[in-house]
Amino acid sequence: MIKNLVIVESPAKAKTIEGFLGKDFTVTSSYGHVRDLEKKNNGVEIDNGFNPLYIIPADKKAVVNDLKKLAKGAETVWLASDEDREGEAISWHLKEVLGLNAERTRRIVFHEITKPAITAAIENPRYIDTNLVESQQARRILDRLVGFEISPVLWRKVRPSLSAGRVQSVAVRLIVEREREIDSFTPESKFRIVGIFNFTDDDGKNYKFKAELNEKFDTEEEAYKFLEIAKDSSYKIDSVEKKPAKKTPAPPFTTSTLQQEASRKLRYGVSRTMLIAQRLYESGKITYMRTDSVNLSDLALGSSKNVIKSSFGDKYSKTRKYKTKSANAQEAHEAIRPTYFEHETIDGTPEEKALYNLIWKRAIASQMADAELEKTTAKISLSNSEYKFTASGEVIKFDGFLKVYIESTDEDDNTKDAEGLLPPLYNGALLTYDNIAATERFSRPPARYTEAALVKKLEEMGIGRPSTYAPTISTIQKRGYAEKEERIGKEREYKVLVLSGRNISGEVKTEITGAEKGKLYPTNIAMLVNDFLLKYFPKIMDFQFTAEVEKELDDIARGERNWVNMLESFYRPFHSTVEDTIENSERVKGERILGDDPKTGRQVSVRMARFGPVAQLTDINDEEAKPQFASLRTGQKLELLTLEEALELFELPRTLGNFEEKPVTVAIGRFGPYIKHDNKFTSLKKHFDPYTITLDEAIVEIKEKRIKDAEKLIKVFEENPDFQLQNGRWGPFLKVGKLNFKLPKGVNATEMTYEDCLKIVEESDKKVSSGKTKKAPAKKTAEKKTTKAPSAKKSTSKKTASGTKKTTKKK
DNA sequence: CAGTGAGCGAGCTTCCGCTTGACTT
Repeated sequence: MIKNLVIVESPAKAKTIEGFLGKDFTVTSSYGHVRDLEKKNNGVEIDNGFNPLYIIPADKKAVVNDLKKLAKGAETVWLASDEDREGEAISWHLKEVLGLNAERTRRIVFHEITKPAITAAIENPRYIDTNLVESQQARRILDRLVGFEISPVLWRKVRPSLSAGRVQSVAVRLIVEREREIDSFTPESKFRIVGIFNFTDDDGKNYKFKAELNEKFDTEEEAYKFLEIAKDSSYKIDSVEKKPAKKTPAPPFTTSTLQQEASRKLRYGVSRTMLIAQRLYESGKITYMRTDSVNLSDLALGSSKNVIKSSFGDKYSKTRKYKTKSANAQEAHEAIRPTYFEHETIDGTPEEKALYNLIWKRAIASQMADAELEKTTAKISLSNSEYKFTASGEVIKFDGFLKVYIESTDEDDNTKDAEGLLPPLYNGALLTYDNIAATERFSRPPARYTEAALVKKLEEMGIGRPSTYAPTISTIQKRGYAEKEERIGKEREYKVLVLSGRNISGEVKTEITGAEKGKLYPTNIAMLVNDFLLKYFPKIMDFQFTAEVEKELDDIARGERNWVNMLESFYRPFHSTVEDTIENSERVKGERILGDDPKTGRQVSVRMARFGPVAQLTDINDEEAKPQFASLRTGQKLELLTLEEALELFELPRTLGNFEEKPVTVAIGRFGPYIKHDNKFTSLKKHFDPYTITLDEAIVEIKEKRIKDAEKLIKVFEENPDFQLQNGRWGPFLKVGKLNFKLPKGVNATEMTYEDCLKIVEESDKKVSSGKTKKAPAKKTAEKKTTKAPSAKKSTSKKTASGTKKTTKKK
């Protein structure tokens, strides 16, 4: 018989807490929420006071059954989910599902997983806060209604399977609007003047240092004119000013700042960061990783102080308490920190080590002293100009927290030079120039979002929660609204004028501009959906919408507002907008007519078709004539494509001629330009242009590919030519039709028999079918159908092996 | 994996926030 059953949300937390509590306590976990709205009828009886219809999701049934058993035999059940809206609701759902009565139930909360905090919580139990639960319920229902009423409108008016929601639609809006800012941006150039000066001190020692003019010039002529003046000028130090400055460490990590720094310093995407953090948490190395709090427990403050003092000395320690800035923070946990500050490094995979190291440094630095600097600014005057040069230098007098950690920023600032030490300049010192350069610099458009930068923006706006940042970013990519892409930049010329000695010389240099890596690009469908939603659902798309909802939810949580009332006043006008939109809005095509094809006179247009954006040639005079289509290439935008670009799309595929009595054609596919011959594909190497490659060149490529393919093939079995042993990227493997099979370790592929292969297929099939759950494959087939409707049909009827797999699993 | 771009109109898709595995390539 269990005396006390404590239920928390996470199993890792349960393990830790069990250690703090005595023998009389059994600690277990609910794995988050145990109930959710059913999907049927949106899970809400709207005309029955928004009565929610809750079910236990299939993947939670086992958990709930276990909890029921444990609870039945327990004297007292302690509901210890987080102290926020969601946590309160979890406790309430548990109470309902487990049939707990008030007498033997206690609700407790703690903000940190430390022994004193847990003991204090046990000593101060309270009741479930009904207002808070209702606030969560209102949040849940509102999100369901928004998502499940707008998404079907998109299916009808734009394309099936699309989605909309309070959080994701705003995230997409941010990406779309940023892209349009970039598209409409015209860079302006200015000439920046930087001089290298010579200074000789009293001992005759020579120094060179850099200084920048306090003026930039719009044109090359003006820059040249200035250099002419500079040539005949003498230079003198006008003033030297020294100012103390200090730098303060950043607070310890929250989910969002961890994601940002891991993105900048380690180049991890947000879901990768969270996956690694989860492993660190589960192995007890860090505190909880989904948090919006920057607070550290007293225990953490104490132990970090000890570590800092013993490693760096007393003067490096400074205890700091941080306050959360983000408006929406619920602060149910501590900041993300090492569980044991004494462990500067840990065992684990390289990425676990790297992320832990980042967390350790950031948390330690947050409890360290300010860095003290001295900034020096020297002004240099010209004898025959009003302009002045400025040189600045920075010296660290005391490094403080900089000893362990420097925060990065998103702006990769290459316009600013690293400020170092200046020579011992003094007022009135005379200088000569080594050279003075006028360099043309272009203004830059706003930067595209990285995943982490988008999370930061959403957090600032109070949209989304730590547990949903990474999933939201994945969702908008899965739905095809955004793509994380690497794009190569374009070359751009810029001018440099250099005054050296008595001579001014000019030069044209090139730089790469617009190169992007791992940034989020909106797709064409995202732009269409965004504009549609902005037009018909401006309220949902408003950046303030979530903030307003939050205010009302807070009122409900304080008992100052009725939750049904709140939903009524939101839903009624919202729902009539939905109906009105279904009734009155046009189907979204994104069609633009670009002009006429000069060769044939046919009309050139672009639009969104079923399989994506296309350009179209239409004979307007002949309705019978079939229009000709060409897909837009990656990166081309429906809303920006020009007539010339559209016409170029129709130049492919090109038929080059015949080889071995079969036509050779060139086109651009999903993986770039390719040659097609005899139903075989050969990717074009980079130095070939699909528009200019000749038949002879193509034939060479085809032959080369044949040799490579022959090397790839180890053996074809006579018994069944579908069975082939091939050399792949990861060594030999068995290919049967379209399916690939791994070979058992240590087998020599060349000696394998047909029977060996059959065995592999049979065994692997058995493994696959028995190991899988019922739901996963069903989901997979659905996905395949939507992305590739025509080919999927073909394969299900032909592929016997996979066909039987599917049917047996569905049962 | 790289042919489509539309028609007999089946049945499906979708939200946000809590939490972990169990999957494949």
